[in-house]
Amino acid sequence: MRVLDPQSLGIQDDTRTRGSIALVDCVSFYASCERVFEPALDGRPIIVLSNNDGCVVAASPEAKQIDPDIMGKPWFKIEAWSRMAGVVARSSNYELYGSLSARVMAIIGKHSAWQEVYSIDESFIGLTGEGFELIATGQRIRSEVMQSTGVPVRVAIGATKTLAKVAALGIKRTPEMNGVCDFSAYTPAQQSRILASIPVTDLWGVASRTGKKLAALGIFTAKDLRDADAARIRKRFSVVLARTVLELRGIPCIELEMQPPAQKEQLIFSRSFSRKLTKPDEMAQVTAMYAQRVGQRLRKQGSLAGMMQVWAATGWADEGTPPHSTSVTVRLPAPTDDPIELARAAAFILPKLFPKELPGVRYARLGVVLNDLRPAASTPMLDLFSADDRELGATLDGITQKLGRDAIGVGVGGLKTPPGWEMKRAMLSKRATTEWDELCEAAA
DNA sequence: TCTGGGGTCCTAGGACCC
DNA sequence: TCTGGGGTCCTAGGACCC
Repeated sequence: MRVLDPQSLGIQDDTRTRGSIALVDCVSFYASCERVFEPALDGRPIIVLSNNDGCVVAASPEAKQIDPDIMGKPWFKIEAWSRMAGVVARSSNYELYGSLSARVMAIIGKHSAWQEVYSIDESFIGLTGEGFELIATGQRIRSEVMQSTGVPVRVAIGATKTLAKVAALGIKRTPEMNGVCDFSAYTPAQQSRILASIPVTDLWGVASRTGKKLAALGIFTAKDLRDADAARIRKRFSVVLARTVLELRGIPCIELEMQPPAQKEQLIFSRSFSRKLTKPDEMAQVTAMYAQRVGQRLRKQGSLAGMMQVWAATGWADEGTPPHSTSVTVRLPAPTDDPIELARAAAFILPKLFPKELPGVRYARLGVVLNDLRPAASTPMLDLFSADDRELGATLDGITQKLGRDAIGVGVGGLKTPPGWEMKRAMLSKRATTEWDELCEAAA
């Protein structure tokens, strides 16, 4: 995210910064998506589980009412009572969420010349107008998105992104707002009261670590932070937190990013294992498989990678032994998206990562990271020594797309997924928007 | 050959977000 | 307080250059 430096903030001559910023975010997005094609779920408590049906990553308001702390809880711990309480659980269905997100974002975008799609379920847009006009626009956006997609959204408005986020907190706390709130509509005294009621760690960009340090300085609420000395905050913390201070005062420091998220700057494929791994050959196979998967993502986005990193970590306090993690990064001989080159790099890293015979360390997770990415087209083929095998990646990707991920691969990465490794998605809904076979059937 | 100052590039790690 | 996977930005410090 590109950001303005507070020092350069003296004069606002960009008309955009004089308008308002609205944060449009979906209510319990994944849970709402599950409802879109299964109306019988309306009004019922729904939760959506992470990969491997591990823990709760989304919960409908009804589910949060039953257990306000349900987010993040491991499924195996809550399965029994969930079923008894009538909570409906679903495995995450990212194909469905991705396609619904695109529709929602397109509708939101029609209401403004400036839109930043911030995440799968959140978008910032620029709005002009004031007072009741803004509220009316917000309500119009809500009803249009609901009508064309079935997904409920909130519209939170403020002079800056940070204040729009504050308005979003207000909507969540106050049902009477009916899904729309404009922070600027309050008087200065009211604004101060509202900010004084918000713990500083509820703010966008302030988490528990920073919260503890702020508490030591006597800064506990959003109002305390707004009224703190920005220069001192910058010195003691960072430019990031100093920007938050100014944003709370209504001075925009965090730009609206209009460009659609271009290519990723970094790609990661990481997974926890279903059991702890201790043997070098197991680690070698995992590394090769993950390198292959991250390579597929690389080619899909049309990039070349300049660096590869492999890291591995134990659980946090794995049976008494302290948590341990290790990581090795190498620069690739030349930027590449070639599966053989990537497999070679992974194989090169491996002995450096585990120099000895994994002395009693029980690894729980491993990740392969590609860095220093650039568009494939911009890099001329200069490496005289590389064979003419540029088509290999495309060929492999074509085969895996038709026949499945395990159909073919390079080296040990080409082995079939061993039993017990497949991702668990026991409660998967239909991919109703992206697969012909899984279309919704409407009763006549 | 250890003595000043300044700059850039790279990497590791912290912190945060959804 | 540690529950899963995938990201971004910023800072400090080391290597290296003139």
